[in-house]
Amino acid sequence: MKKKNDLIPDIIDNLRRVFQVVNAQSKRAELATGITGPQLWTIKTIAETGPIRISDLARKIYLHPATLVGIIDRLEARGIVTRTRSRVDRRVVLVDLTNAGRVLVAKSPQVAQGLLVSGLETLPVGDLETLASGLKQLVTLLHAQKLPPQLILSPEINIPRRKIGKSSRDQNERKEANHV
Amino acid sequence: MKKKNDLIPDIIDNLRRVFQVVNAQSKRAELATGITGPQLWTIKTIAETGPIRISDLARKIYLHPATLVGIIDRLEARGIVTRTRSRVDRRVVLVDLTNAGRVLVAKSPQVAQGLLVSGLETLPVGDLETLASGLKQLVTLLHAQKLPPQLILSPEINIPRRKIGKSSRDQNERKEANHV
DNA sequence: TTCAAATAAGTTGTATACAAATAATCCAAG
DNA sequence: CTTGGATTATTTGTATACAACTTATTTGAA
Repeated sequence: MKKKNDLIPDIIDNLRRVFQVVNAQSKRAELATGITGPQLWTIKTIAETGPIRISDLARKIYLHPATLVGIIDRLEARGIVTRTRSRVDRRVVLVDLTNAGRVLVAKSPQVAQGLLVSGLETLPVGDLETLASGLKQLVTLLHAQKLPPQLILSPEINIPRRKIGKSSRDQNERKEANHV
Repeated sequence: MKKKNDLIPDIIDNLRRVFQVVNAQSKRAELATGITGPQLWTIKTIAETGPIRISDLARKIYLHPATLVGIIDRLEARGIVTRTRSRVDRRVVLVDLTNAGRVLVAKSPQVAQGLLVSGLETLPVGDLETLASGLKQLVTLLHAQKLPPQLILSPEINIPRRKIGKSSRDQNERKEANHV
């Protein structure tokens, strides 16, 4: 039987490969449909929940509000969603689908994941159960852990965190990035 | 027992959640370390393979050469890697680690995945085996499927794609893009 | 030999993705 | 009623990520 120290690197590497392949597939689907994966997820969620606040939507799809604003901008520019400023609380913006958006969502379910779905469909039920079970545990475990561990790599590489701030803009902002 | 049609959406949604959470975690780790996930993966791969061509490196880490150029630019600017134009074939650029880069890689293994690793470590071996097995099947299946299915969503949304490239390579060269 | 096709790296444009800061608004304490 | 803190969306800045294109170079075929 393998030990933990053998299994964990395997899991991470395979997760990374899945990320890359699924991302690649998603881009291809985008070329074919004109709709990106995040955009599709967004409009499907709006379709489920009627008019919804930006912040609630962001929470639902695990995206940063700043990211969602850009996605909504593009969907709105294409006439797929609308923004409405709430009259009850004027800080709030409600997004909803246009008719065109509803048509789009109705047509899209079978397209959502393309290669991933069609690939999964070829697997026997037993394998799917194994995968579903493993992923569920992974998600549970990821969401259970709230605080990121302190990860100090090396002081000379570390970028000093803002602090004083005050005026001054930019500086070594060190933003971040992505991926596994 | 659940049927396929119930399991597949579960798998996809959970995969998407894992993507989001791991990406977010990776961003946080960058704030703490100054090194992004893709950058770390890149320098670790360079560390394994000595001087390596941009194109070979891109293939190894499943990234588009255009993406890798940007990553190498930033690593070079920080004195972590060097670029050398090959004298045998002047089209080729070889990247390698600087001493600072080697020090960085030596210090980094335990930091690689942060939350994901520490979370996985809390799982019992049996769960890890379930997860590892499921992911392995998923990767095998994703790589087995070479050609993307034709995904046509709706003509009025479709963005006209650049004519067909006639012959030309690509095909399995195809690198690509983004998110679930 | 010559030149067109192929190859390698880099450039440009678009779309995520998120932290930090900002603007507008709401709300509660005094 | 006023003011300061909190909340909501947005803006700004950095870093992926990839398709399509461009430039420089190599190679192969006529």
